[in-house]
Amino acid sequence: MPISQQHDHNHCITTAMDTARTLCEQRGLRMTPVRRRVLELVWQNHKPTGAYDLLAQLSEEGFNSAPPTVYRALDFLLELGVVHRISSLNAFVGCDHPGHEHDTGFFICKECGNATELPANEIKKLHETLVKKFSFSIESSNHELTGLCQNC
Amino acid sequence: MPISQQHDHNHCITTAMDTARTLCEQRGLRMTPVRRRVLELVWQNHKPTGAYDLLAQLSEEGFNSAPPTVYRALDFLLELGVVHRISSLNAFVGCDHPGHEHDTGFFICKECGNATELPANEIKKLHETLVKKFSFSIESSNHELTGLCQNC
DNA sequence: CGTAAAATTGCAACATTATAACCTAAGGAC
DNA sequence: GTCCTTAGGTTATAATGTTGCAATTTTACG
Repeated sequence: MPISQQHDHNHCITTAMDTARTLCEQRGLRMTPVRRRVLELVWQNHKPTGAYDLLAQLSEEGFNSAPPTVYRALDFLLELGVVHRISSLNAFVGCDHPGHEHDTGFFICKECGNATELPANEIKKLHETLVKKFSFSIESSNHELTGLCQNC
Repeated sequence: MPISQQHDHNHCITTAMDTARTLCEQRGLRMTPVRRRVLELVWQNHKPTGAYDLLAQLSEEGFNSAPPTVYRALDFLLELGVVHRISSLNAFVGCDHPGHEHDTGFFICKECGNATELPANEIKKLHETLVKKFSFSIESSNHELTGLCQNC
């Protein structure tokens, strides 16, 4: 599911926010104003965003602007599974399909910067292949591919 | 090729150093004392090591101890392909099979900390599968799996 | 050789990313 | 309401990584 140039991004946002709200309700967790706003900011687009960028935006909007604020919100959202961390970029991006598994797999276009999530079943297949060949028990995994996307 | 508990690690080191020397000769690059020592330190074991850890060790041995020293050496070794960066750990580890391709794939044991390199052909197969399904041109990739290794 | 160009290193400062510690405030259960 | 738990505010600091420039070493070449 590559990100087309003129997809309805408002739909991405509302879906993401709805899902997050539902997950919170299910687990008895609180979607507070800072958390909600950080999630919205992460979902502004499909480009991974740095914590300090988010912090600057929060600050402009009158939120508290100290690092722990945004890191705590991000930790919460990561734990909830609605955000992923791209460690090669030190940046964060919204999760397409939360609530299922927590492996991180992205294709990151070096031209437009968009990060497209890899399908969970491909990652699962890779795991199965590797487990068969090597005696490792895989607990989590993180895959970051870079190159050019369809549009670029 | 999991790392057995009593493998001949001296062999790992000498092989790595020899390979690096050869690659330098082939490409007309210089294996200077700092670079050589950083590579040896990275190869002390199979656990990814942080830049500042390396720096502290260099410092104890009388080398210059400012950050650029170690980062420059690491950049050189990364470029040469004899070291990989594990971005989820902000750490560096020696490369098993330099000179071929530069994708990074590791299995990292959360118990013993050893990082075992994934075989290049598995990564290539994953690329092929993904390219077939999605229209991305993959330029480089980075795969970091965590869990328990055979010994742990 | 001897000199000029290129590569490497030394050094100081700084930038970016992330966490610790401690306290206050808000929300929910009873 | 009171207590307890969770969340947020605040300050400081840790950990990781970079820039810019001067000094030195190495190499190339006449």
